[in-house]
Amino acid sequence: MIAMIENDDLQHISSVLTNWYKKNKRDLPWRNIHDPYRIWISEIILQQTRVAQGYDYYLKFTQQFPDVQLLANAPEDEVLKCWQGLGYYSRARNLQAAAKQIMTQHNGKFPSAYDDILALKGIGEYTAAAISSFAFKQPYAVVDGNVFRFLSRYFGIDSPIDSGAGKKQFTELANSLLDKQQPDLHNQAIMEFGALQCTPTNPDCIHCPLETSCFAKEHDKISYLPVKEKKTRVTHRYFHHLVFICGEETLLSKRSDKDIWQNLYEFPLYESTKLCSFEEILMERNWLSELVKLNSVHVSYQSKEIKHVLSHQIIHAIFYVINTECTTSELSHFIPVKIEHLNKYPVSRLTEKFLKKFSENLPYSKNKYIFTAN
DNA sequence: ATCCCGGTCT
DNA sequence: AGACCGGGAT
Repeated sequence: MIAMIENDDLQHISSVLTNWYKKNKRDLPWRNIHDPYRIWISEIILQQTRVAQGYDYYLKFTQQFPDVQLLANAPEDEVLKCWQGLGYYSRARNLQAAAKQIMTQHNGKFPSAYDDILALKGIGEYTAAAISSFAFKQPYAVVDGNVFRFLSRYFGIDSPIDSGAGKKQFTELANSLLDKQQPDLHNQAIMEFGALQCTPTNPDCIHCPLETSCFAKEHDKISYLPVKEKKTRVTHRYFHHLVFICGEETLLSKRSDKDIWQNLYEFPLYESTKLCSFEEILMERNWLSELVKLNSVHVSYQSKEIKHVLSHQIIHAIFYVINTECTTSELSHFIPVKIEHLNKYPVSRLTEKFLKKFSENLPYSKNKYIFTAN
């Protein structure tokens, strides 16, 4: 049925979208620029992220890392710190890996060929099409969540957008709709239309310039389209963090591969399949019991359970603040950190949340001012 | 409290 | 196919 759409109709739709865009577009700092580096940064930030959430990060990131070389040569901790709170931290790690790729494979100049762009780490089909069209005016149609939604509703396509066949079908349709004379304008327009007009819930059909020819509107399928088939199942995890206070210092560890928050820092963690008391943790961590025997260790603060919800995991966390007189060398597999330098280390929203609560609960300590993650 | 939203990598 | 994150809407 898609094959039966006339070329004239497709051209008409594209021109309606671009006209709508010219009247309704938001003024954003990554619009009307041609520096591929900045366009790239904006597209990575906007992956899985709303404009409102990514806006300040774009400004901060491009200010701190103004070009490919400075990004490539920066310490990873600084890049992650700049990304702190934005989520999906592999985006920041891949951003830097790609910057190094550009330095070694392209002499530091952002590549312009679609295949070279696609080969960069963290850049998939969507982002390659976005950069190719925005920075180099090449005719590649973007297919992001906004485009899936608009196309599925307008043309009444119920192929699941998270299946291989569905992706292929939508990509072909998006490319047949693409205005190849002005692919940048067309791509911006169709995405902005999905973001502002054809929204996930309560789309503004009353003011929609395509209302009278929209399949979903006519057949009352707006809430049904687009179709997704995958269900995410949620696992529960129980984190017990030990916040050692040894004079001016505390201890951190760096999270490693194959788990959430890779390469971010955290307070030493005991994870188990249920929530534990401090005594239960002692039974599972001999080195800690030894410490208790040797020193006057006491728990000066215990957070309430903090529930941290991700789409695929629910983390139940308790933080134990442990004052100890031990020297940090007794806990040498952790990283000793001056409390006043804690804010240099990239941490998850969960750790940020704890630090905020903890500093608020300190009645008059000067720690109130230095126990922050920002 | 319970839903929904979204690109890339492995 | 499943993992990766945080925030917004209802």
